Amino acid sequence: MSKQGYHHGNLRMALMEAALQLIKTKGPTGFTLSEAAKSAGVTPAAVYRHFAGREDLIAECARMGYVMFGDTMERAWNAGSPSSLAAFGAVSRAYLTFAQNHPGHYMAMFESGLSPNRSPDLALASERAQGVILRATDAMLAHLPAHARPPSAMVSAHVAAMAHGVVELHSRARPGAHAPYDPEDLLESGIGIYLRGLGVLPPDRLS
Amino acid sequence: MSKQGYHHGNLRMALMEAALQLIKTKGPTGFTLSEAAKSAGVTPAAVYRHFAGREDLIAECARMGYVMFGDTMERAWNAGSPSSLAAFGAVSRAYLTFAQNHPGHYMAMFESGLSPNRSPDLALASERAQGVILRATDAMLAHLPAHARPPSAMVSAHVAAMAHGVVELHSRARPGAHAPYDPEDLLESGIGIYLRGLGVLPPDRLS
DNA sequence: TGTACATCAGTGAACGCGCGTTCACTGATGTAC
DNA sequence: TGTACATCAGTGAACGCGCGTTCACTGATGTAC
Repeated sequence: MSKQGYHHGNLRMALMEAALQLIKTKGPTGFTLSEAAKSAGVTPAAVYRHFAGREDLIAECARMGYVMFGDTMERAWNAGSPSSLAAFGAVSRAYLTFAQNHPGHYMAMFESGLSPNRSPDLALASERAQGVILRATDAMLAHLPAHARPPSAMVSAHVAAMAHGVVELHSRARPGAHAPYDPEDLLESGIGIYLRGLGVLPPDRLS
Repeated sequence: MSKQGYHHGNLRMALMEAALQLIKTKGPTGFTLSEAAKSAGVTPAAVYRHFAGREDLIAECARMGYVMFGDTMERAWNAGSPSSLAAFGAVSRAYLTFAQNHPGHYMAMFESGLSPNRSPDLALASERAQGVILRATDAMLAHLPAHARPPSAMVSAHVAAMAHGVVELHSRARPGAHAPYDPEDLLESGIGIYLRGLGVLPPDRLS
């Protein structure tokens, strides 16, 4: 990848990829703009042609992440087929898979400390991703009789919290951390028990 | 607090308090050793009398945090009285309360990116805190018939994941983030539904 | 196809700054008598 | 109570370094003719 190859547009992506790699290995605040530039084979000054600064670079990674995250879960949801329950399970699995496949994006989104309201674009992408989970939850809950149906937003928040918790506590390469649980199994069983509590799954069957 | 006041021991704590404040406002990797020193009213060089470096300072904050965290939950557990179920609920509430009352410690523990296995002391404190949750879970599950009783470690991991997720997604001051849910209510209702799924709470009652 | 030119992405030198870390030192504290 | 002394916590100057940001520049790219 020669330097002149960056002419006309591809440096932007190259810088984001460099940043994502650095976020993954050193954390969202653990690297400098100069490091990202060097890692992309370019002078620090070149970064300013594409981003306002280090934070802006990370925010763009986060925005891109939210878009991909939303897409991934939307695809998993698959318009609620074959059943809203099965589709909901697919969404929750897609959540974890995304965090594992795109740790740089995930960390930029949830561990960088920057607010989704930083820019309208970022807020929009974030809300859209949240919206996918919310819709999947809503469709699943529609089966319940109205008097036993908790607010979708609350259930959606519960599920996102458990998924996020599993990612943070059991899906990171932290050497020798906590319990030796497989994150997929942990999330699947946790959501299963929770859904039984909602009355969406029969109480007798152990997942 | 005059400079000579630090002679003989209190600088160590003053530096940790400065670090905790900086972690709270700028994140575990968002400040420098010099900043912490200055914030404690002392020369950067003085830090080396008490800590090996910046990471060591943060690790000590984390260790102290785990000890306090364990103590807090142990107290909430209160040897399982008045009932193991009520005590379990108290532990889960104590989890969230701790994260809110001691954000610097909590972030040093869970968001600094350093492994609990960094030092034996840190690992011990971490395991002990985990142990409190595990024991509370175990006691609560003892009521269930053996054939319907999932492993305590798994349930404990589910509960910790949801608690951690609620802290990260709903208990931070991120301006205008996600849903307008009260973190306490969210965790209480989430755990409630989960416990109903376990069969520990009756299925008919909505918490 | 070839040439002349406009564009603008990336360069590289420069700047002032704060960083982590070292070191010989100093002066407040605690203690022996 | 007072004095002489040992200890050692914190100082401040020094170092080399990489940072973010600016700026005039250059040379590859794309296009008009």
